[in-house]
Amino acid sequence: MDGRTTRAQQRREQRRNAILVAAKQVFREKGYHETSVHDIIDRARIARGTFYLYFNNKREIFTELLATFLELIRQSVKRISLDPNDGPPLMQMRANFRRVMSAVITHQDLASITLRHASAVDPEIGGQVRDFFDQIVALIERSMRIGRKLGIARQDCDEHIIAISALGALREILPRMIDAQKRKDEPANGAVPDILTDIERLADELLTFFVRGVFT
Amino acid sequence: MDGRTTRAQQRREQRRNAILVAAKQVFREKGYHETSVHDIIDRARIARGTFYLYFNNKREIFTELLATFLELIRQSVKRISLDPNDGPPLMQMRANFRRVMSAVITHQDLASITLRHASAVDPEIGGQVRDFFDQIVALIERSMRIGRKLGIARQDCDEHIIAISALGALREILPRMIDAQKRKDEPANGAVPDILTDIERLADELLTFFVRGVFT
Amino acid sequence: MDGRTTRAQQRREQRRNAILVAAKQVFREKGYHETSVHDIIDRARIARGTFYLYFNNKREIFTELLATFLELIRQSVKRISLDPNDGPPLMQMRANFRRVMSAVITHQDLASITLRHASAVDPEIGGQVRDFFDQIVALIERSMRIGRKLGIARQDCDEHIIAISALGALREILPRMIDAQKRKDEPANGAVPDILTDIERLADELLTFFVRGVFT
Amino acid sequence: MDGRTTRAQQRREQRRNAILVAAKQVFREKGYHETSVHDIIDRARIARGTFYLYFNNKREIFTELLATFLELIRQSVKRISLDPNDGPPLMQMRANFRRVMSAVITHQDLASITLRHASAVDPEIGGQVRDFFDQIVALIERSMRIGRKLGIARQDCDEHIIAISALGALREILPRMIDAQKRKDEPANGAVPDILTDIERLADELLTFFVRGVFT
DNA sequence: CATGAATGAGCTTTCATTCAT
DNA sequence: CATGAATGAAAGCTCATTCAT
Repeated sequence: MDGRTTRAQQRREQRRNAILVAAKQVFREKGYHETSVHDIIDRARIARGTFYLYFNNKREIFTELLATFLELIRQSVKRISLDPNDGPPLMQMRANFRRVMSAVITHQDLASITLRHASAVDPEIGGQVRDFFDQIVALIERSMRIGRKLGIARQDCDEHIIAISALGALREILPRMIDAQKRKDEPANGAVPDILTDIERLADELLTFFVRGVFT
Repeated sequence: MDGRTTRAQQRREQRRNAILVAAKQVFREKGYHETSVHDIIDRARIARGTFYLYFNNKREIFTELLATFLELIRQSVKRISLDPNDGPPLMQMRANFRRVMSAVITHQDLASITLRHASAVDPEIGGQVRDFFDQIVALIERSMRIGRKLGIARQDCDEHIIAISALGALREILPRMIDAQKRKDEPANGAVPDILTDIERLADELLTFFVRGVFT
Repeated sequence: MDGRTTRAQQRREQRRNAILVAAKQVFREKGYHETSVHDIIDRARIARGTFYLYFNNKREIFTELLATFLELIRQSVKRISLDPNDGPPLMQMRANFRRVMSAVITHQDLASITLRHASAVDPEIGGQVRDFFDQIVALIERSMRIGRKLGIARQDCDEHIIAISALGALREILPRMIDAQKRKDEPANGAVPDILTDIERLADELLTFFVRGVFT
Repeated sequence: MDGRTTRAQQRREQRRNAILVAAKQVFREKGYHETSVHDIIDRARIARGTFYLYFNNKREIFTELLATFLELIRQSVKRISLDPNDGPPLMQMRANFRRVMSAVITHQDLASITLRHASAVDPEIGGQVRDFFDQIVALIERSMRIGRKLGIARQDCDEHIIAISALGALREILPRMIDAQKRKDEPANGAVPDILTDIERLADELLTFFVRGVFT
């Protein structure tokens, strides 16, 4: 009895997952508004009613995907620690870049959905996304203040603006990484600037730019 | 006869403009998909049919607003010139920042629409926006190459990544400038980090960050 | 201008009415739940959207028809007056019967909808119908009390029960009148007890039964 | 072997009954259309599929409940007999009233379903209910004719109309009896006209009204 | 030119019923 | 026998677009 129940629950979980995967793909390709429930069930090869067995509506499945990705990013970004065991702050920052980039490459669909489509689903979701990135800004700001106290960072800079800029740089790079990765996987679409598929170099480049600017 | 035609055309132009203004406001407030043609004609105080006399469809009026803003930005961004009469390259860059920021503040609705909503209208418009920003990236990249040739910029940096980052920083700051400006105009919504409403300081801050990074 | 507007409003009114007529017929034939908006627009020969231009939903058009009929009945039923100019109470009662029956025959569709289908649309509408009939019961009860005071009616009767019974008798007869009338209009469905199509006789019969019972 | 079969059949019968009981309650509370199969299986604490093991569909379980009640009423109403052993006709009539009222009070759910909801399930069931009540009308009509032959009843009355009226009175009173009974069982809902819970008085009142009318 | 009533494709969602386990 | 996941027909409703006046 327990075995049967367990197996049933597993099947349920699998089904649910299959729908999530299908939705993830379609949302990525067409965006939220151009995607209809019809598209999702078509891809998932399930009946209309089955969809509503697992999700209350289209918005809900989208927010679930969104939440999944935001959580991934949340776990990728770690506060800069002053404990010497955690290595130098700049290396910690680099590791943050690296982890975020990894997460984005590993979860391209989710990342694409979040970075490209989520803000425009509706005002509420847009607000949630904004809040999330505001938290990231606050995190970077905090690191900047620490850096300043330690005498590492310039005393005359405005941490808020720099934090925003750093986030912006990342947000601009990430979708291009996804594109580059995709074009690499399916060639024939022209040359790919290969730095965009090389997380290590990218993280270095970004860190150097962040720290030293473009000046000689 | 000619005078009559001219006057008629002026009236036509005015009407058309009034609709554009109305649409601009509504799109900014609600985004593309949450805005219905009803919202637009309501604000413009015209009849349903009149709308379609001036625009073929909802998408078209949106793309026109989008195009207007992209053109504004295009004209704000000038190529870095090596002619000594045009001043030092860094000052030219600063002037570019300044002009873009000015355009955004002067045309908050258009800017908001472009920066926040345009990418998610549909895949095609999303592509157009991407293409536009890719051109900007190419422009910055070119400046970077010049800077490198002149020995101003680091030899070891990847111009593409830096160009993307610079654009990203700007794209992240601009919408926050709009918000700050709005909150300044309608206070009572809490304190506003006033640097976000001060174009001069912002341009300086951004330029310094861009050139020297955060390091001491 | 005014003429044009007026004509337009007239057309609007006509359209609205045409839809009401169509709905009235379909509701009568199939009842509320078996009737779909599709059925109504089919009969009215209008498009789906047009329906929603005039009514917010299916329920609303039903309640409007219901309200129309309840109002008709409300106006048919007059309080028993003691003013000698208004004639003897019993004749006033007979007139009430007559007017209600007339209204039902004149508005067979509305009557059918109300008497047969309204109670079961949903709990709320069911409650409204019940309230309406409770008011009628209260009205009859009041007449009974007057009759008792005047010494016309038995002292030992329970007005409430008698009022309910009188209403019930009427509610049972009215739908059969409609059926009879219909079968009379479209013969070939067998003989029709012709008393059910003769309002005068019916009112008399009912009044006599009400007043004297069946006893010799 | 036989014992096993019998026990199995008993279990089957019990299950079936439990479902009927559950359906009876829900149908009474929500009416036919507002009740979903989900509501029924929820109350019966069985699985979806189990329901269809015992009944072919939702309509069938409703019609079974309806038929049960109609049969109860059929058995409550006995033809007026002229055999002196069966007592005077009027007393037989009174007994009929009494038995019907008893059945209604004893089977409030079934009665409620039949009297309030059955007519509006669909045209066919509506027709069945009508046919049933037409049979009752015919029965009363017959009694009236007997009464007339015996010289008990007025010669000038129309039995059909009187039969309809008598039925109507009863149909109007019965649901109010159920309400009164319910409010009595769960007080706090305001005073209850207690005659509606007293079958004896009600039967008397109705009979007196029926026989002698309201006149002094 | 301007109007706004009319259109109908297409959306989301529900729910009675089936069927593999 | 019992289960409950799966089904898909069909419902109500919206809204961008058209067109007669």
